[in-house]
Amino acid sequence: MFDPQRGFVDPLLAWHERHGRHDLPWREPDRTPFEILLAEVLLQRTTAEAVAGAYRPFAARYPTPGTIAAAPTEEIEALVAPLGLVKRAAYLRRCASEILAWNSGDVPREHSELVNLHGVGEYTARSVLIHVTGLGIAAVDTNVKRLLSRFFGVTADRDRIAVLADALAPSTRSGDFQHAMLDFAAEVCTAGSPACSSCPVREPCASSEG
DNA sequence: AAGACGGGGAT
DNA sequence: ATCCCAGTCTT
Repeated sequence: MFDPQRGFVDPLLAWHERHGRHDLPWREPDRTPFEILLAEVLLQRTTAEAVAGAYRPFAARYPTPGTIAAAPTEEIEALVAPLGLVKRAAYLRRCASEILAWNSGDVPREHSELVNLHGVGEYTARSVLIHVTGLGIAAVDTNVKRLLSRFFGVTADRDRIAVLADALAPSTRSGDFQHAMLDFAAEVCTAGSPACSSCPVREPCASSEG
């Protein structure tokens, strides 16, 4: 009987300790909940490498909801422009205003409140919960969907994958596990030409190329 | 249930 | 030339 803890979760955590992208600026331990939320929005459909080059000035200029809510939209747009999806500038400004108006400037810690923020959907809300509160759940993005679909040999929509991902997520270290899945999918279990020959979970993987 | 948003890197 | 990227909002 396959044990997902020993056969998947533990190997991914071990891989992450050694090969994870530990230098990404939004993963620095003293990042505030709002700085984490900023990063998650900038990362929507955008490579971590691209966001890494734009994040520090962005977070430095808008460290709080108040600072970005008071900024001209065109100024925010200029900082988002190199990343594409420039509408996120307006989303962020409106989101910051909502956090000010509805929660006194504190990033909500409840899923139901997070998903009501403009520009915050299921993935971003879960990411904030994982990295801010340490809640033992997972967030399904394109990387996690691909990784779990391949490894478990299932063709399922995001909601079905999310049930599986939540079941795998450890009750502690859920942030490390989330990062492990993201980094592993981005560097080994890639969309095109996955590096199966050097994959630490090749043997149990349903889609292994041998 | 589709379409729009989007620049930049990889193939 | 085409695909892909820590998705979400709007028809």
